[in-house]
Amino acid sequence: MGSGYVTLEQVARHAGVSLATASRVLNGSTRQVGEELRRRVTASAHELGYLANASAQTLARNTSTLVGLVVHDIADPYFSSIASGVTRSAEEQGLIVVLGTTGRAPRRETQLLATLRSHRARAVVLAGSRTVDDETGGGLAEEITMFTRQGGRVACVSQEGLPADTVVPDNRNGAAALARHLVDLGHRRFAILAGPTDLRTARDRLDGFHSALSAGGIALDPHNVVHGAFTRDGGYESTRRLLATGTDATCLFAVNDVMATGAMAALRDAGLRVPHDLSVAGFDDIPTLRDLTPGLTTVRLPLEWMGEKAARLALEEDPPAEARTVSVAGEVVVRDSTAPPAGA
Amino acid sequence: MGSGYVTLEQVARHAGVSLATASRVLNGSTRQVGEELRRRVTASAHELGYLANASAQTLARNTSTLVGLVVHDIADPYFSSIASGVTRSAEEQGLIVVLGTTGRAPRRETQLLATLRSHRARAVVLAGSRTVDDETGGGLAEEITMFTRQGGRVACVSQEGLPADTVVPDNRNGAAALARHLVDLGHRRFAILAGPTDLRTARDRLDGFHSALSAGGIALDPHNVVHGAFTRDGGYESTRRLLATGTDATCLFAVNDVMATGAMAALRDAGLRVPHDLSVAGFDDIPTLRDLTPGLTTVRLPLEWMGEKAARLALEEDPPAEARTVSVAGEVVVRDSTAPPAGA
DNA sequence: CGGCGGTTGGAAAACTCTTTCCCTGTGATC
DNA sequence: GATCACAGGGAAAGAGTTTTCCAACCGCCG
Repeated sequence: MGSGYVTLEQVARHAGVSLATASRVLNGSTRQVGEELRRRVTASAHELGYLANASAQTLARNTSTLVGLVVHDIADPYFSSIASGVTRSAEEQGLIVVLGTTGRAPRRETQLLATLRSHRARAVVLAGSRTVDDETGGGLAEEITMFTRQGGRVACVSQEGLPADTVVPDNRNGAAALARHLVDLGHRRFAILAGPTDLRTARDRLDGFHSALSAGGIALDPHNVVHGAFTRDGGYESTRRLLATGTDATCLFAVNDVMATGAMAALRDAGLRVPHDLSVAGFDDIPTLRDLTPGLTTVRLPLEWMGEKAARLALEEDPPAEARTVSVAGEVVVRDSTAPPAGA
Repeated sequence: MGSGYVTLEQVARHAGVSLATASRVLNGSTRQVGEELRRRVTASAHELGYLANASAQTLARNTSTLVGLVVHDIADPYFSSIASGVTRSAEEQGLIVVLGTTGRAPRRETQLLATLRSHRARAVVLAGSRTVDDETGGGLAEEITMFTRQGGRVACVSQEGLPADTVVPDNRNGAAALARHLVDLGHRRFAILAGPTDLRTARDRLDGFHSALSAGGIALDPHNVVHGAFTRDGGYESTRRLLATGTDATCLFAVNDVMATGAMAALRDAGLRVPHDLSVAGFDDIPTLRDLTPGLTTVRLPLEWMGEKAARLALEEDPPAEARTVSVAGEVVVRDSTAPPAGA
């Protein structure tokens, strides 16, 4: 009632038992405590309004109830969908999630992991897709190793090649399936908003799309592949640059939905109609963007599920020694932003 | 090197100094340490790969570097925008944010606050808008009091009446300004998707809109006010119910953008054109939804800024004793989803 | 009735820091 | 040269739990 804290010792004294007994009652240890004492302790704890000091527990147990979640940008609906899945898994198990944002700075990822390690976090989910250049990670792999060596677990979403469990979308095949669909529609000349050159996810989608075209005997004009930021504004900007060059493409593939959104805006601003003048397709099937008009043809990824799955992998009871990889297939979702080309 | 942890004691021994000195060097206390020793300690720490144990520090200092953030649903772009602002503020100050989601359960809010308290969190930002019925809070106000009494600070976004700093949008005036604009366009018969009946934010927006209409001598048919969930699907569903009753409205106001999104989808599915057959307006100006077509007329709220501001209030150096309230004005943003009614 | 496995309770060590208190040495002041 | 203030260093006392280890006790078996 005063302004101080109620400690376990006070509870123990109030109940007339030892510290050990009080601890055993209030934090379900393996040891049994007799009916009578158990009752007295819980009554005292309730009466005094006891709330355990989490840091003392973490210190004594050498493990906390924290789960880390590292994303590039929580305002990006791609990441907030994943975050939603991760928090669901974590909260289901009574754990609390700490959210770190990197702003796409690889060093920050390593830094956050160290912080999480210093907090004895149980696990961490790394959701930022990584750059191709492994060395820019600033010792990410090394930091992951330290983290796991100290008893923590790590799971990644959409980042291969790290010493950790991984949930990874099948970007190549998804993009390839999309390409085949678009070719079936009659398209032959494609433009691609390919995102950053060094982003693994972006590159895989480009590659998958490209090789499906090649397999169909269709060439891709290098002038029709433009790189830019992996964001809505990046898509807008890239599209403007593309249009400035006077592209002959009949279909535009943006390697993610948020870029596709920017592209549709740029096309609209340029007076072009989708899909009449140009078909547009994206990748991810971001829930928030499903209400765009025309509806965006895209490749659906179960983002929330992926976050949930990653968290589950990292929080499993007795994990196998080997790092596992869960591959997630994408499903082509056809909506109104794509149509046969005007000439067809 | 081994699999154990490097403790401060090991660093001290390695550097040939006392624990106290090592602590002072590595954690910038008020006390000075001589040049030579300081150098030796930092060198040892670096060489051994020392990483402070955060829970031990929290226990000793009785305060942590954690900042809580409580939202209803992180996948909702309204909350992820706010979250983005909060994390920015927090990370600027070297703090880490723990994210809790309530799924709109008031009790969960209280529960999360207690957890945060047990972690000695510095501050917490409560971003879920609250229900009208104060008593369903499950002791929220009480829990806030305990939290602050223990040295933590609390700030709310969009929740008035709590004993904490508050950043609150001027929902009434924003909605009123929007109403006046729509009346000026020529509308006289309105329908409103009013959200949940017990949600303060929803009610204020409804009231503001309603009173501006009254002031203009315009009545609101109760049949044209439909309540439902504060989500995209809630908006869709409410709109379907509205259409089923055969409304005579020429303009539809949804009390937030995500509901408006659902409304536009429902209208499209019903074969109605926006704004030709019916004008639609929302509230919030969610960034992700700015690319809807037709562009949604709405009231802009600086969501990221609000999150940032709330965090800043809660993290201020020496806060005044009184709880402060920062009111944020909304700005009417006119886009293509609204137009003069067909008859005009 | 002595010994024995199995419970239940408590004392105390451990966990890793921070911070108070005390001691020493130094240069300045009278 | 004695005194003083002060700066820098260390020993040790916390901070609030968990958990190990030991003692006591109970009922049973031989």
